[in-house]
Amino acid sequence: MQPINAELIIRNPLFESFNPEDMEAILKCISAHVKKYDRDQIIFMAGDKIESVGLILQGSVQLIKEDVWGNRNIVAHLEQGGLIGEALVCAGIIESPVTAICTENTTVLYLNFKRVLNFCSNACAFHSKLIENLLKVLAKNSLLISEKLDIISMRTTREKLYQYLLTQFREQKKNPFNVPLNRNQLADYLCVERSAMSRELSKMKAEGIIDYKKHDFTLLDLDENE
Amino acid sequence: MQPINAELIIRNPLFESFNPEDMEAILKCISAHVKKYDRDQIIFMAGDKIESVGLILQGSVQLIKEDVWGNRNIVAHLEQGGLIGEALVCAGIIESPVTAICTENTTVLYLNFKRVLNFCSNACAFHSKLIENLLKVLAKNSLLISEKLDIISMRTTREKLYQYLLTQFREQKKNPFNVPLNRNQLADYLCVERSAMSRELSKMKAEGIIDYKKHDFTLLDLDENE
DNA sequence: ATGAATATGTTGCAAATGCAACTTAAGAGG
DNA sequence: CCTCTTAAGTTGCATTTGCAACATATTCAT
Repeated sequence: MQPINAELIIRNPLFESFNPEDMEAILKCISAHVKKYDRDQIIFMAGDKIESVGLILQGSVQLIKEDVWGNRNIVAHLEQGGLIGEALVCAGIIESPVTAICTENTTVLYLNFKRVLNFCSNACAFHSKLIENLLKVLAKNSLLISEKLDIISMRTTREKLYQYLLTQFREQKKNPFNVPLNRNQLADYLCVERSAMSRELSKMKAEGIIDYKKHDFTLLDLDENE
Repeated sequence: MQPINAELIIRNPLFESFNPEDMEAILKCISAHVKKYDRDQIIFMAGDKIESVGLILQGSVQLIKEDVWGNRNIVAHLEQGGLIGEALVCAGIIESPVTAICTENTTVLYLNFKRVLNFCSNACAFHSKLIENLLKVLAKNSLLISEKLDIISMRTTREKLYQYLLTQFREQKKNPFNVPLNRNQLADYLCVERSAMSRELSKMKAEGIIDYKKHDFTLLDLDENE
């Protein structure tokens, strides 16, 4: 087993209000172990069995889905601190509906929560606290999903783009901000056609609504109250 | 306080594996109380403060959102047994991002989970079990949201319709099945224009892909393995 | 530096969609 | 039974989008 950087882990909301000195015992209790992946490597495919929750220690992972027509839908783009499969494991769903793929070299910490969830919560003093934290994480995540829902519920490509950029701006709290997806991925995330999106981006730039260069975007028409 | 039909409540996953005879104490502990609403009555508006979780005892509720352009987005259509605001309360979010409106005469049981979530879990013997159940409910719900995500991620109106109908069919497990939304609401749910949707429905009927009359829909091209 | 691979932008065209206005059907209430 | 209201379907037209093919720019390995 590789040594685990406890510093990074304890900052995760999952382990909020845990004692640093207890972490070793906790991690052992949930059979924590680290695994490294290369860029473009697939962590698991849609349909694979999911047994443990993954916590991204380093790198980034995308959850994607492809429909019968071959359209690729990027369900989520997760970065350091992000959790993989927590809803599935908690809901007791075995087969993953999504494929998880690394978009860069990535380190994942696997946590086996089955024991925490299925056996008596008092078996280990940390269990009940862990479950409470898990509850909060799940609740926040379900609100995060509805953020994506807000974006792709927009009717036009322009509205989707704008909503996406606004969300990024609000999360990063700075105006020239960074878009972690390339154009192709952004189109897949927004569920639109890449070239149509590119056309719309150009138009919005021409109209002075936004500016961008590569991955750096600027919103030019923000109210002063934003 | 109105008398509460404990039969209906105990069947909810939230109270799974609770003793019927304990229910009275539990409900008291979480200040359970019933409220009735008329058809079209608004339970709360987007921006209102949410303090407790609502369990639909009877009737149906829609969660809707309207954007700056006035487009209405039906985020969810909840029926008997559905929960309102559970993710918000668990995540500690106060202001609701959605408006909740009754689509028929509706009875809601309000549960004050703040005590369960914020104070010591051992204060009441039921707390930890309740939190565990809550965990499962949240996890399942977050998977339900991604079901809607699957639907509106489809690129065309036809694909969205088909995906929606397939989902309904799978849930109801019968082939002429019932669509709980009227055409206007369905269009809002799918985030498309009503008349365009109507046009597409007609085409799909003409092509022998589906059949429908009012709220009864039939999928005509199912594989035998569905 | 060079060439290949990949990412991004552009554009014509056909198809899909939104919008508006209208027709038809269904349901509610007297 | 009739009338009013609401829901659903239809259609022409302008706009948007997807698709395909291509042009340009960037990145990366050698």
